[in-house]
Amino acid sequence: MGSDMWDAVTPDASRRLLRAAVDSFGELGYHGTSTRHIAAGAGMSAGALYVHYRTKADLLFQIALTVHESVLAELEDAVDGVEEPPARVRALMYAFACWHARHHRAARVIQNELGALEPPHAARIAALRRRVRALVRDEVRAGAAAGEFDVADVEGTARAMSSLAIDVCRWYRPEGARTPDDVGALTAHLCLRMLGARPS
Amino acid sequence: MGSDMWDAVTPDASRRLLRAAVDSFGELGYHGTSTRHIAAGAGMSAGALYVHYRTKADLLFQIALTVHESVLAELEDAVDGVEEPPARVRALMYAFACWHARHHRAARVIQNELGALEPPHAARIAALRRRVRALVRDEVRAGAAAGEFDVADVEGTARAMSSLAIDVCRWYRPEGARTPDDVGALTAHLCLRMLGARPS
DNA sequence: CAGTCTACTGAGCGGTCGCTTAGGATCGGC
DNA sequence: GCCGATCCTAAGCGACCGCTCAGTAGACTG
Repeated sequence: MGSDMWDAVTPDASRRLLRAAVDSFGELGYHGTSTRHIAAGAGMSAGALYVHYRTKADLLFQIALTVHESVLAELEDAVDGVEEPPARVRALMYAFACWHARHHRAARVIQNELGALEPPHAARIAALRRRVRALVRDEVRAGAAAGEFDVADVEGTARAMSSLAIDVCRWYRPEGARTPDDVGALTAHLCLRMLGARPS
Repeated sequence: MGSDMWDAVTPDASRRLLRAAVDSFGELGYHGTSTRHIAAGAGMSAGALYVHYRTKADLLFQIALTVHESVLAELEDAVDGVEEPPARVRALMYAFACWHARHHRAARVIQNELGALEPPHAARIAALRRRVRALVRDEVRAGAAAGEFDVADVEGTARAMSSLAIDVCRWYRPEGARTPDDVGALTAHLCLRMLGARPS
């Protein structure tokens, strides 16, 4: 239950620093967060951070890398073994939106602070993001080619679907009435309607 | 053509500072931007900023206020005089998404840096944002009540529609192939599909 | 028990931050 | 020609930034 994508990080101090950094970057932004604040959040003094991470920028990069790999793995897993295009789109968009609700803090960091990455880091992250977008676009294209969807603008519609799922992290609040499951199901339903899929 | 929402700001120096601040906040974030950088962007020395704005936070607030009032006015204007629910939704969502494409830099500032507003400022902005969300929700509700739309979850669907239009500012790039007009039209079309409106 | 290694603390370096202030340039009104 | 008002520059204040480093506590090795 309490498991999340940071569990695999060792040693313990590195993991606590990552979690503290995600919390602080999410609340105050990358530039608004001091390394002292992160270290304090992880229960250690300011200098100890540099035992585990070379720089503050490196810490942000590790977060971005882990988060993007996590979402990519989740999406690839979601469609695995599913056959029909509408079912694949439903599974994909459910997983996409649900992930962004469950991990809304981490997701917010990587959406808002992408610009804070240094160019070499940004390039690696951009490549991962292209793979995520391609996942969605390929599903739309395949379903349209199979005659299951009625889509005039594949590129634009796929972009809108990704946008809808990603933007969940901007407005989602866990104290609200909706569960991540609710959000995922509604998003998947709305995406199938966008695609003109036959009601199932 | 070159007209935008800052044209009405006087004197000239205040307007140049606002524009420079929007550019810089958009690129580097609020906390990543120094008052010296803003002042330099407006062609003056660091101290001159404080002749026109009390603090850096006040500058952000003026931006947020102007931007939110601009979008609210545009949306209210868009549906004015339009009668049928589907046509009203199309006009509303076209204007909403189109605005976020045309003013993507300013919109990005107010989406990403809302958390940097001080509590009294944040409260005033939050009230404006609620009015924008209500505009969309009311259109969905009215159309559903009139039997024009097929919506199981009014609140959630309206949220998704706002989300789709707002998120345009995150990914839109003017050097890309799509014009703000294209984006607005596609967004409106997809929203009508989400609502289960009869194809027109 | 001496020696070594790792994780950490606390002090502090150089630099930049938001903001203030003293004073200069330019103006219209008298 | 002098006045006050307005807008600005240059200098600088105290605070805080990312990051470094000498020193230490504790665990492991022989």
